[in-house]
Amino acid sequence: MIRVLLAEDQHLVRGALSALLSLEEDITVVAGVADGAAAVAAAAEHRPDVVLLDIEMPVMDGITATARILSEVPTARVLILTTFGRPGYLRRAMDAGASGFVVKDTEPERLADAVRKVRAGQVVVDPDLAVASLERGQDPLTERERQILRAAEHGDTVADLAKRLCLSEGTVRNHLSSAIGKTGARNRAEAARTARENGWL
Amino acid sequence: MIRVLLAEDQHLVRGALSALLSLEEDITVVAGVADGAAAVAAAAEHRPDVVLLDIEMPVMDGITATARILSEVPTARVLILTTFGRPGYLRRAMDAGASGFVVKDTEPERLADAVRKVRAGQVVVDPDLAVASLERGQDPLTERERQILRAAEHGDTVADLAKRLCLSEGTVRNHLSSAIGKTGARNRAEAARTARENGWL
DNA sequence: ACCGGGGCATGACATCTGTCATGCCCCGAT
DNA sequence: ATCGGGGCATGACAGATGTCATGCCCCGGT
Repeated sequence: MIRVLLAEDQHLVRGALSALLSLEEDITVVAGVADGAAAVAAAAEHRPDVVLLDIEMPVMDGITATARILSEVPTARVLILTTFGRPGYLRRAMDAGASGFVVKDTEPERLADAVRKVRAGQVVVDPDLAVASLERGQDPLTERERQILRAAEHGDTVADLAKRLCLSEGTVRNHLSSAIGKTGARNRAEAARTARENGWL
Repeated sequence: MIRVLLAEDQHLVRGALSALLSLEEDITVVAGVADGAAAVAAAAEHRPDVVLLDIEMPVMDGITATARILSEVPTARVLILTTFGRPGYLRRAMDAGASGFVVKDTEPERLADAVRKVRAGQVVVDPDLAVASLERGQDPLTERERQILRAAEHGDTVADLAKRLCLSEGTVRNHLSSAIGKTGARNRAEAARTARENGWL
C-alpha cells in the first residue's frame, strides 16, 4: 500500500484528486493539506511514501516545501503536480530534490503510474518539458532583479518600488534596465512576463 | 440519475472531478471535454441535466459556451466551476443564464449538493462573491478599452498596440488614459491588473 | 594582492507615457 | 432635430521610464 500525502490549495481539486487516487487498489491518501508549511508538518507526522505537491500555494510554495520535507523525512519521495510547465519550475524542483514533475494537463491514468514509479525510486519527468528546460538555460537574473521584477508585476511605479525596497530610484531603474536587457524585453512589463513564463520568479 | 457533462481544460483535474462526482449514487458523468466549443457539441449530443463549465478554457470560454448551450439545449442547467471568484465573472455568467457559480476552493462535499440544487431549479451562488459583485459594480470600460488593456497586459508598447489594432498612437494613448482613469490606476499595468481581477477582461 | 561580480548610488540624456484640449464622424435616444 | 456617448485623430506638455557612464563598497576566487 502506497501512502500518499496531498498538498494542493484548492479544496475542491484536492478532494477530487484524492477521489481519483483512492480508486487505485494500492494507493491510500493519508492526509490532504492546503499549503506548503502544512505539508511539511503533515509529512513529519504521517511519514508518507509519496508527497504530491502543488507549486503555487500560499504560505510556502511547493519547491521550498520539497527541500524541507526531504530534509525532515528523507525516506519520502516528492512528486510535483502543477498547473504550469515552466522550465524554471522543473529545474528548481529537481534541484530541491523532487523525484518527479507532472503537469495538471496529463491523462488521469498516468497519475497513479507516476506515483508508483516515484515510489519505486524512478524519476518521472515530461520529456518535452525536460527539453524546454535545457534549451532555455537557467535563470540569468540576480536576486535583486527578481525581487524588483516581482514587485513591478503589480504595476507599481519606480518611486513605489524604491520605497518598498529601501533603495534609491536610480538603483531601481538600473536593476530594471539590467533585467530588461537579460530577458531581451523592451520594458519592465515584458521582462516580468518572460521571467514569469520561464519560472524565474 | 443526474446526467452531468464536464468541461474543464486540465485533463487530470477533469478526471479527478469525474472520479469525485462518480462517488455519488445519483450522479453520472456522461462526458468530459476540454474546451467550450466541445462542450456545446457534447451538450447537443448527450443532452445532460447539468453542465459543469470551467471559465478559463481554450477555443471558447465558459461564459460564451453557457449562452450557446442554453440556446441549443434549454432543458440543461449550467453550473460554472472556476478557479477565480472574480465579481465580473459571476455577473457575466448569470447574465448568460448560468444557474450556479462555484469556485474551486469550496469543500468537495458541496459540489454534489450544488449539482443537485441546480438540477432542482435552484440557484447556487457563494454569498460573499455575490456581495463583492454588487459592491464593485459592473464593467465601466468600453469595448476598445478592454481590447487595449488585454493587449497591454503582454507588455507591448504603444506603437505595437497601434499597429496591431490599426489605430494611431495618440488614440491608443487616449483609450489607455481613459481606462487608467476609470480603474483608478496609476499606469497601464495597474489598470490591466485591476480590470483582470474584477473579471472585466 | 588583485580582479570581477553583485549591490548601491548619482547625474545626464533620449524616449516613452499619461494627460488634456480640440475636433470630426456616427449612431441611438429624447 | 438635437444631444450625448463612443470611436478616432492630432498636437502639446509634464512627468515617468530606460540607458549609459561613472564611481564606491564588499566579498569570494586566483
